[in-house]
Amino acid sequence: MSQSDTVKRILDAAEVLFAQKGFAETSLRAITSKAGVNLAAVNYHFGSKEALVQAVFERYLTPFCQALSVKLKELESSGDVTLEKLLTMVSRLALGSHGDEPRRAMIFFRLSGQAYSQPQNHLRTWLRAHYGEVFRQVLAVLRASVPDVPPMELFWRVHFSLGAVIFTLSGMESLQTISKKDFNETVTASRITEHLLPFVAGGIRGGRA
Amino acid sequence: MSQSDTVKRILDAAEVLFAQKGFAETSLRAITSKAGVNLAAVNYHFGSKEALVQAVFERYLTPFCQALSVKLKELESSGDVTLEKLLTMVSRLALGSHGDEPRRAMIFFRLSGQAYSQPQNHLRTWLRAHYGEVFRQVLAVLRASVPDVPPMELFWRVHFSLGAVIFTLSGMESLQTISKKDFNETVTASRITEHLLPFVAGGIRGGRA
DNA sequence: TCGGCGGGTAAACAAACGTTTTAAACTTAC
DNA sequence: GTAAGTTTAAAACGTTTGTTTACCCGCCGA
Repeated sequence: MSQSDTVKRILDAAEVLFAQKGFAETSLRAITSKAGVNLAAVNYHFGSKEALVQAVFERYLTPFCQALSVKLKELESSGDVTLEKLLTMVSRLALGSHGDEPRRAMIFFRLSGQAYSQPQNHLRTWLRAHYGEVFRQVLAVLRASVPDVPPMELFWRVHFSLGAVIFTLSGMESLQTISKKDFNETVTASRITEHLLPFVAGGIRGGRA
Repeated sequence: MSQSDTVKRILDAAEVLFAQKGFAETSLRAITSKAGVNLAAVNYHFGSKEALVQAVFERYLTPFCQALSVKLKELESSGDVTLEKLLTMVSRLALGSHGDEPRRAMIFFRLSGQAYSQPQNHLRTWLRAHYGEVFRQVLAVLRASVPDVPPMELFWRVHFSLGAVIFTLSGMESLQTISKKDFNETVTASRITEHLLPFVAGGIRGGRA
C-alpha cells in the first residue's frame, strides 16, 4: 500500500465519521479501523488528531475556494452582477464541484455545521485565517449586487442566511424523516436549495423582492 | 447544605460549562469542581451524565414552554393574529422570561445550538418527545397567521428561520468581535433580535412584505 | 439508646482516549 | 547486495473519562 493511499483512506474515513458523530465523539481507533490502516498512521502522517481535522477541511475547502475565486472573477467581469446569479453560482459550486454529488455535499455541510457550532474556536479561527480571503471576496461582490442595503444590515443578513443554510443542510437527515412522513417528499440537497435560494434572496434584500 | 441546594448548584455549573465548551468536552469533574460539590453527587442525583444534560434542558424549557403555551392561547383568543405579533411574543418570552436577562438568554441559545448541531440525535429525539407538542401549537398559529403560504413551503421556511435564529444567537460572541471592529456596535441578544425579526418575517412571507 | 436511612464523600474502578515507542517490512540508491 | 530511509505493525504509555463502591455523618421514629 503506497503512502498516498493510506493518507487518502484515513481522510475518507475521517470525514465520514466526523460528519456522522462529531469530532470529539470520533476516536482515532474508529477512524483507522474503518480505513483499514494502523492506529499509529494518523499521528505519523498528520501529527495529531487536531491536525487531521484541519486536513479533512483542507482537502475539501482548498479546491472549492479556488473554483469559487475563479467563478467569482468570471461573474464580476461579466458586467451585470445580480444577487440571484451570485447565489445560484455559489450553490451550484457547493453542490456539484465534487464528483459524487449528494453524499459528498451532505458530508461537507455537516462538517461545516459542526465547525461553526463548536464552542471552542480553534477550528473557526483556523478556517478564517485560511479561507477568510475568499469569503471577503464573495462579500464584496454581494455588496455590489445589493447596493441599497446598508453595510451593517447586510452584515447581519449574511449571517442569518449562513445560519439558515448550514443549520438546515447539516440537519438534513432528521428533516428527511419529517418531510417524508408529512409531505411524502424525499429530501435532497438540491431539493432543499430550491426552497432555500428564494428564502435567502428575500432575506438579503430585506423582505422586499 | 440542603439537597435542593446541591442539585441547583450542579445544574447552574453544568449549564454554563455545557454552553461554553460543549457536552462531550465538559467533564463531570469540571462541573462538580465548579459547583463545589463532590464528583459522585452527579451520578447520585441524576443517574448519569446524559440524564444531567436532559435535566439542564428540562429546567430551562419546562417553564418556558408553559409560559409559551399560555401566551399562545392568549394570542389566539385575542382574535387577530398577525405574524409580527406572534414573532415578537415568542422572542420577548425567550429573551425576558428568565430574571437576569442577557446572560441567561445567551446560555439558552448556545445550548439550543449545541443540541441541534449534535450529530447523535438522542437529545433531539428526547426534546421532540417532551416539547414537540408546544412546537406544534406554535406551528398551528403560525400557519393561521400566513394562510397564503402553502404548508410545505412554510415547513421549510420555519426550519430556515430556526437555523438563522439559533445559529446566529449561539455564535454571538464571535460576532461580537467582528461587529465591534467593523461597525463599533456592541452586540446584545435584543439588539440582534431587532435585525432578526424583520429578516424572519420577510423569509416566512416569502420575500414579499 | 438504638437502628436504619437518605445525603454526602473519598477512593478506586474499568474502559477509552491520544500519543509514543519498539521493531519489523518494505522501498530506494549506490 | 547491502545500507539508509521510509512506512506499517503491535504493544504499551500515561491520562482522563464516567461510573461504582464503601464508608461516614446527621436525623428521625421506635
